[in-house]
Amino acid sequence: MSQDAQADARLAGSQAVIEDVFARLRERGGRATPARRLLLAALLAKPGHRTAEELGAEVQARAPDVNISTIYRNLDELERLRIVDRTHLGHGPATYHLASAGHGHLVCELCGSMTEVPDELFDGLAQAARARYGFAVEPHRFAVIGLCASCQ
Amino acid sequence: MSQDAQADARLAGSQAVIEDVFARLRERGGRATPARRLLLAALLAKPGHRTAEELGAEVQARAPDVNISTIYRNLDELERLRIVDRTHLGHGPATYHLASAGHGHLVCELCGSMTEVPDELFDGLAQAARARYGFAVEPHRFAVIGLCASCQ
DNA sequence: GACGTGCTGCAATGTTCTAGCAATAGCGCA
DNA sequence: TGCGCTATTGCTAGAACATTGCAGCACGTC
Repeated sequence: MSQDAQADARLAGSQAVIEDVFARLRERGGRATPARRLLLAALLAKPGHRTAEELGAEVQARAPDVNISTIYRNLDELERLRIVDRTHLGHGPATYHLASAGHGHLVCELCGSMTEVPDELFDGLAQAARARYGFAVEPHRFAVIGLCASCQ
Repeated sequence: MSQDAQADARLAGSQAVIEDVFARLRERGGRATPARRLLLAALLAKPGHRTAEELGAEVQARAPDVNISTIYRNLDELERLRIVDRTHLGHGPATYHLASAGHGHLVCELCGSMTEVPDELFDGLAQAARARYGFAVEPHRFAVIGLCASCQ
């Protein structure tokens, strides 16, 4: 598949996902608005973690008068619907990404670099937390702080 | 041992710890000030996590003119000396506690309750992170987010 | 097409933390 | 003990991130 065809396929898939999210919003009495469409498009356009500020900039590139408070409110709403995950990576602002991309985060406390790691890495911790405390770990919702290989 | 005798013993131990910290400060050209003494006393007086604001209030109960910015600066310094750990428990302000109490944190994303857990719980994660990514996990520096038994 | 209400933009506000600067006060040394 | 260097402090301003209140707009149902 060519690069263009891939991009086309992703775009088509994104449209389907956006309509699906809107269907879920309408079920709860919510509405489909241009600001929400653009925010979802920005989230779907590329993977990875972005701050509310960054997502706001991407939305504003297409619709300059969408306010940052609308971004925050809609990210809250999407988090409530479990469509996006909000993660605090140590210091600094929270980052958001699609909930579908299940993974954890290793963040170096010195250089700040972030490594995405598969969920399996947390299996032992999750089992022990459940067995001993009845606690259900959500690996994609927090950052594991420590020292990366090069900073040690 | 009576309650009073326990309190006395803890107080005496605290004094020793404070003098020890001051010795380490002086080694680096640092100084022993009343604000630092009170902050350390507050940290040692009871275990557990407190925010800079809470520690500031405890210090100000004894010395009302100690400014909150002094608290922040001294907490930074104590963190650099590895005497306290700073932990971000999900949302909200950072919390501080003595580094000696090695443990991790399970924080419920719904009710916000926090459970302290022994470091061993992180052994599997720590070993996997080291083996696969050369990453050294510091379990006491972050919060594990998830759902507590009663919120599930 | 009209109506109810969910959503938005805007501005103000809140919270947590940091920076700059002049004044103060530890601590080593004579 | 007194002196001088400079680490530390209080104060104020402000940065960074996020939330809130409100009036008006517009989505979606009837």
